[in-house]
Amino acid sequence: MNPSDRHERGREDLRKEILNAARDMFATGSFEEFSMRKLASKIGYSATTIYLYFTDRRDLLNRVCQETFAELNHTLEQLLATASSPLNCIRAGLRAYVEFAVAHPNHYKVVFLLDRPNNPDYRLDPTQDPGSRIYFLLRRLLSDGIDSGEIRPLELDATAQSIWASIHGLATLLILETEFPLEQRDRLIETQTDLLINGLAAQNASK
Amino acid sequence: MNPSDRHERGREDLRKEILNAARDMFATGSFEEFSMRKLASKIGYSATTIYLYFTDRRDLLNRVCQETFAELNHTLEQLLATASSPLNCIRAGLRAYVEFAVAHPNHYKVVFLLDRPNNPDYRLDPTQDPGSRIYFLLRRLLSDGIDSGEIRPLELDATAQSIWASIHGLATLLILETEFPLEQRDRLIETQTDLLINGLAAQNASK
Amino acid sequence: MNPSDRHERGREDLRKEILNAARDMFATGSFEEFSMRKLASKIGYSATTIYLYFTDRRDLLNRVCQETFAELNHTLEQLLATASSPLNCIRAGLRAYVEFAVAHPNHYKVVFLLDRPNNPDYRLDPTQDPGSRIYFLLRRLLSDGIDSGEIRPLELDATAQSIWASIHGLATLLILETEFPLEQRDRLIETQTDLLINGLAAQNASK
Amino acid sequence: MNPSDRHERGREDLRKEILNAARDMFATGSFEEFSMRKLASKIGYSATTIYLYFTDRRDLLNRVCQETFAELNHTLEQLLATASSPLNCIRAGLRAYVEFAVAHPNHYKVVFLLDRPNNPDYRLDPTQDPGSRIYFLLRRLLSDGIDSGEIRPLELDATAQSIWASIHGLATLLILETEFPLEQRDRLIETQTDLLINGLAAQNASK
DNA sequence: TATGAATGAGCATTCATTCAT
DNA sequence: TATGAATGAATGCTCATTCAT
Repeated sequence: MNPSDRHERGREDLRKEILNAARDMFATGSFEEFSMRKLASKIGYSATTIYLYFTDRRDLLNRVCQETFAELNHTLEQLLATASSPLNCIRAGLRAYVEFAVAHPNHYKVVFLLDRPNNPDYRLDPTQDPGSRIYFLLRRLLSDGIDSGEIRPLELDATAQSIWASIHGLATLLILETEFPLEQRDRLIETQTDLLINGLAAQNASK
Repeated sequence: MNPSDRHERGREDLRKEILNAARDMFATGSFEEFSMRKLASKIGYSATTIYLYFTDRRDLLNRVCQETFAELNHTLEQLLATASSPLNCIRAGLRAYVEFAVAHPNHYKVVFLLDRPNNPDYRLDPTQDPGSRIYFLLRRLLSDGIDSGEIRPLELDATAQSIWASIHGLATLLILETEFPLEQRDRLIETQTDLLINGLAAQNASK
Repeated sequence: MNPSDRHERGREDLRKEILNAARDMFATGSFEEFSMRKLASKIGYSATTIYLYFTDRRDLLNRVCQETFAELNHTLEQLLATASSPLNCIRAGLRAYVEFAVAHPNHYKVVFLLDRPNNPDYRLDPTQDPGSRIYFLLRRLLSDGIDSGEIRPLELDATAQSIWASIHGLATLLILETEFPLEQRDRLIETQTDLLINGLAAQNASK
Repeated sequence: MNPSDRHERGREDLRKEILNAARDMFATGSFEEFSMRKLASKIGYSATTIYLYFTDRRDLLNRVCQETFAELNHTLEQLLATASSPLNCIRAGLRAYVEFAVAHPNHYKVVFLLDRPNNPDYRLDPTQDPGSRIYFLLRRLLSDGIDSGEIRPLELDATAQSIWASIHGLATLLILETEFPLEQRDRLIETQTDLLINGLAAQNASK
């Protein structure tokens, strides 16, 4: 009953705990199910306590997204470093992307499946937006691939978005769809990247 | 003023009226704006009456979605009947699917993006499940296409799922993401289907 | 526990009960202490129930005032009928006014002691405002009295307001001040009206 | 940053600082806007600290009022000292009283209009009670005036209370009633005091 | 068949206050 | 002396739902 007995942690720890719990709530329930009260009771504190760490619901939500974005961005940056050829880099990147999503489903859901447009609570620094980041990354790789002849000449913007949309669909499905008899995840990822790469690839002549 | 005067219809009629009104609310407003009370007042009946026809809110929502997705299924069936080639049929089907999702974003959300895994009680009739339907449809078309040589030999299950995942990703993005400077929807759909079709297509010989 | 067992009353009855309870709450506590929840629990109903009878807090508050105003106005109308001379009428009116206030302290407090200006919830039809009513009544009586020579020539507006203010002060004190050793109420009313009448009266005789 | 660095003052000093800040908040904002937290942050101390100097919110409010009303008492004492005649002194005192009320509406409300009867625990020190003070003051002046022949023979207690009631009514009205087209405040005060003084005055001359 | 009456749980947020340190 | 951490209770209001009729 005594709070200091229950939680002998530093201020930053509790802040983190709140953020994590909030993201989990988001990801496991739907957006509408999130509430300050449920969050509070989930971490075993009173609702009031949350307001000691975040100014209000909107602030908390923003922090959750920011944190999540940062982590996702970090992963995306690393993709770029490991490139051999543009097409190989895309292939590797798509796989890494899905694997991140599957490994961090709650992060992914918060960022991409949360009805952000309708909720003005979610308005973040656009330079942080992972949607934009991966889009520009893909766009650059496509451009390189077209230049090198690996990739057939395609409209950059729409194609980059299409690729992203496709891989996002796979990520979403692997995260949300637990009942439908999905193929082994790995095999599905393989098939999907093959399909996309093949769709991009220049028709190889005499072959 | 007398309800029996107002509505001298059979049981099935009122049920339909409720469903139609609910679909309207769903189609016009946002998902969050839907409420049993508003629905009731919209059709001029008491809130209680709705519970005579549907066990609860979720049940009603499911019926609404089922009804609406039946339209999609119907459209897809027709495509199948009128298709010239498997590949063309797939192309037309993908477009129809995305257009359906964009036209009925609330339905699409309820079926694919809202707490599916958590509430197994509230699953749609599996034979009606739009995910399953399009999967089996795709699978058949792929099989046909491979047989006819239009499509390169691919593993049927994983490929059908990949295609679906891709198009689902596009649908999701078009529904949720309103801020990112998306290409014109049409053009994006075009690009996406091209990409996928191209990925499926047999490498064309001597070309 | 069963609502229909607890309260077998008609719809209008409960409405009245709510109004009465609300006025009592207002009058006994301060304005800030009023709450929909407290009101609800006071009458033994859930908070939600109140919203079946009034659209919201503001509506309820307005009805309380309206009702109270009406009763006070009714009393004031009657004063006018019983006049002999303007000065006598004023005297009788002042007494009637205080007596109404003392007899209906809660009504009086709601109307005059409730911080209305700061609360936009209290904005009523001005023709109903008893402050205006008694003011115009007084003004007319003063005018008559000055014409007849009973009352010394005084500025009508300011004097009417002064009289009202004075008697309002007495009413307020008799209602609120229960500890201070107040003279017998009757005697105080007598003194007060004497004082005011004397202040109004023309300096008599040869002067 | 270190509190002891910030405020190296004695206990009495901080107490004063709190009172001053509270009086400021009270004087500038509305009564409803006052809160312990806001007060604390205004003076740069934690909310907890206030409770080292005042038992609770009501205690603090009482002290603020007491302090402020002491000003009124002081003003009234001075009038008494410099008065030319009892009647003049009463006139000046009435004006001073109303002007004080209008200048400190929140204080006046707390002392005279807020749940006095219900909370006997929270009464002001009776020897400080402004109601009592002005009553006894008035009583003495009346007595003097009657002795000197300026004021007609009147029952002291009831008359003192009547005068007070009248002026209290004006004060209350000026504080609460902001909508009704009140005469210019000054003029109304003038009229009111005239009326009362006239009511007190001995019937003059040959009569 | 349909309803009117009613409810409990829920929402974000603010408040005065307490307690161990 | 002063604080940081925490809380319980409260606010107006809406929701899905129930129940007796």
